[in-house]
Amino acid sequence: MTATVSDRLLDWYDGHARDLPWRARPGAPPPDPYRVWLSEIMLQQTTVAAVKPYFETFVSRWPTVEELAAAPQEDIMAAWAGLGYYSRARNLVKCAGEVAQRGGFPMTEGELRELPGLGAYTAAAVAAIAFDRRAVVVDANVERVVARLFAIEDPLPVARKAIRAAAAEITPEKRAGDFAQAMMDLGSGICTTRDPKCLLCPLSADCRARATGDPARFPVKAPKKAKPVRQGRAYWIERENAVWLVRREGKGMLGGMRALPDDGWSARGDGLGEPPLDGDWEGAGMVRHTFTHFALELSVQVQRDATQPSGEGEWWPLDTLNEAGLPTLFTKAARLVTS
DNA sequence: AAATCGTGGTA
DNA sequence: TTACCAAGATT
Repeated sequence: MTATVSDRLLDWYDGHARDLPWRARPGAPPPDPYRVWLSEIMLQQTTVAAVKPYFETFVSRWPTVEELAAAPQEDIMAAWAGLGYYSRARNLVKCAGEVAQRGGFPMTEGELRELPGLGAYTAAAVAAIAFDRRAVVVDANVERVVARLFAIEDPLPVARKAIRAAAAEITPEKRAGDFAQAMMDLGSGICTTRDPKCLLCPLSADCRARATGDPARFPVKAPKKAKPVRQGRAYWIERENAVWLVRREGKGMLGGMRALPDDGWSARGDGLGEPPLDGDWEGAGMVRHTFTHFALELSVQVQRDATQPSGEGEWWPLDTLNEAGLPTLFTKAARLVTS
């Protein structure tokens, strides 16, 4: 018997696995599918350090998927505030409802893939980690590790098919969940984007990128577009130690979240919408905030002793503003006005 | 299928 | 300060 790449990786994992709140020990029975699912959704494009406090809050407040499904959507959205990519929270609510309705999580990758918020990666990850099903789990870590192991020269995203095929080649039939998590731990701690620590890597002898002498060159990536800068305004409307908050509509930018009223910068791109209230506005300063595909310069306009704007909204007491569940952009604006 | 969708950490 | 980027999904 010749040891394979997966054998070497799993041996390494047995001694070096990270201890994470949602994770079982290597070789141990799989953890609660609810915790696996919740952690995987939170971890999409999000660092472990950022997820940890949110995960603890969610599982202590809603210990089961049934309890999460029974919670008001606005409570869940507020609890998600600050974590970003709020469509995940909207889909979390939908998914919890479907799962509670059908009496638990499905166990196969194909059925998991049909749930809201679970794409190719997350469906495979939950199948492997929570149900010990053999699945090819490809996230950004796996892409990097595989691109280096096989020295794949095609740039991302063109190389995705080849990387997936190569990942399938080294994915074992047994311990698929441990293998997936081992690949991610390796990518996170050893086979890092910059300055990979090849001397500590259990796969260094298998790695064609290392043989080239410049493993950090992989994966090759297509150049990125520059981010445009947009301008916009937000309105701080205050009255009797309370501020007027609205709820953003729909599925777009910050959709479903509480917010300050604005001039339409997210919809129109150029702002230029009408203020939500007549009267004189005082400039409180500028907030700079960078989103995924553009940067925003948000001018914050203030009116105190204001009358109530027309349309839907609520007066929110200033002393409990941290419980309003504002996205970080508006938390910055509030800090500008109140400090 | 290219564009859209947050945030905080790191170099 | 800027630039990059992290357990991607959706349309």
